[in-house]
Amino acid sequence: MAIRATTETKLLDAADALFFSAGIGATPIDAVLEKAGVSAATLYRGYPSKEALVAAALERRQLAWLDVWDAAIERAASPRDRVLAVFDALESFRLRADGARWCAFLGSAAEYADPPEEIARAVARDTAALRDRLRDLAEPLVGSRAAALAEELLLIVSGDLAMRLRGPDSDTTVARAIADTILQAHERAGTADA
Amino acid sequence: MAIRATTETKLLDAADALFFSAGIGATPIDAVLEKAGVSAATLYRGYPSKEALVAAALERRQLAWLDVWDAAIERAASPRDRVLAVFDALESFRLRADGARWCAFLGSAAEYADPPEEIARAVARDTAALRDRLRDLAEPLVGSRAAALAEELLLIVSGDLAMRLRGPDSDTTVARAIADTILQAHERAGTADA
DNA sequence: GTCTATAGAGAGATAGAC
DNA sequence: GTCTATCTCTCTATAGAC
Repeated sequence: MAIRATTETKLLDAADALFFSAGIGATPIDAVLEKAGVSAATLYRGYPSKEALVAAALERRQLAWLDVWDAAIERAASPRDRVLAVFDALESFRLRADGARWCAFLGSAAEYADPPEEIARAVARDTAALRDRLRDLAEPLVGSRAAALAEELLLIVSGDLAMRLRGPDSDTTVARAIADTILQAHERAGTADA
Repeated sequence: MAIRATTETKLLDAADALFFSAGIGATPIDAVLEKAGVSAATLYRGYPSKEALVAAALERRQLAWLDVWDAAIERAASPRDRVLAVFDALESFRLRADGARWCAFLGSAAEYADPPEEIARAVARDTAALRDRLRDLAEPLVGSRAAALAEELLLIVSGDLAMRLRGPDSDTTVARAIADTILQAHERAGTADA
């Protein structure tokens, strides 16, 4: 990577702020360069293409998201709250200064009918992380039903994110209510199994 | 509208197929023209801009969606199944030849940080139709809880659609399972109220 | 009512100087 | 390691002929 670390940070900051709020296709690379205060030649020394910059911004963003999620999990008192912590994390992450308009990962997936390899990988990683972590968090609570519960929670999380496209005044209240209900149902059913 | 009806149909067919699968930004107007077998001058005689064509395609698509949904509701035997019919309709609509990659309305909302008036209206209409109809369908089943249930179902529907971005092998099974559970919960709670 | 041809703007990426 | 300047391509929309 023939590019200075401080320059790279400036590029990724600008890329993150513009691509995931205004949209990738809607953001010319020039806008990123101007916001970062970096020239085109420098960008293309570090990244082979616009898509590579998008992928790098997605990777950095996922690390940040997992940190926020981890912190929310640590604040949770019970196994049940640890499962629901994903909604606290969603709320925190949305309120950050660099919060995307809805979801950087789903948004990137939506922009490409046939996504560039690197971007497809970043989105797949996000999905896998959500799925796997939700399953691990659910396991102490509902045992063998953890995978099924995780799949349902993944859909609810994605639904909460998608709802941000339908109106600006959406928080996690509705998603949390649904999650609460299905959690109860799985807990009950798990007890019945045993 | 100084444009022939058959020509307009060809334009809207092409617009629908390309915009809502490949993406609006990713589809040059030339691609629509070529697929429709229509020239640029003709398009711009009927529509003032690309966005106007998008909006017209969205409007036509919503009528088609509501027809499919209506048919699914009519096939349903019980008030409960009438609520759940939205998932049958989602499945039918997805399997149509001109099915979008995920959702034409959410996809259009996602592509614009600040959407053109006409497109914002079309998306808002889709959201309102979903919300209002779900509430009306829920009312016979859960009475005063209908609005709350409808809001939850709207999130689940949106989540089902968003999940199509995370992987190609998604059907409505998970969404239906969640809906089934929250429906039961609201029915029980409604009985407890009375 | 529809076409061909093109204007004019803006995009992504590169060459060569410092 | 970064910059200025620019090349080349593609896009939306329009002018004028038939």
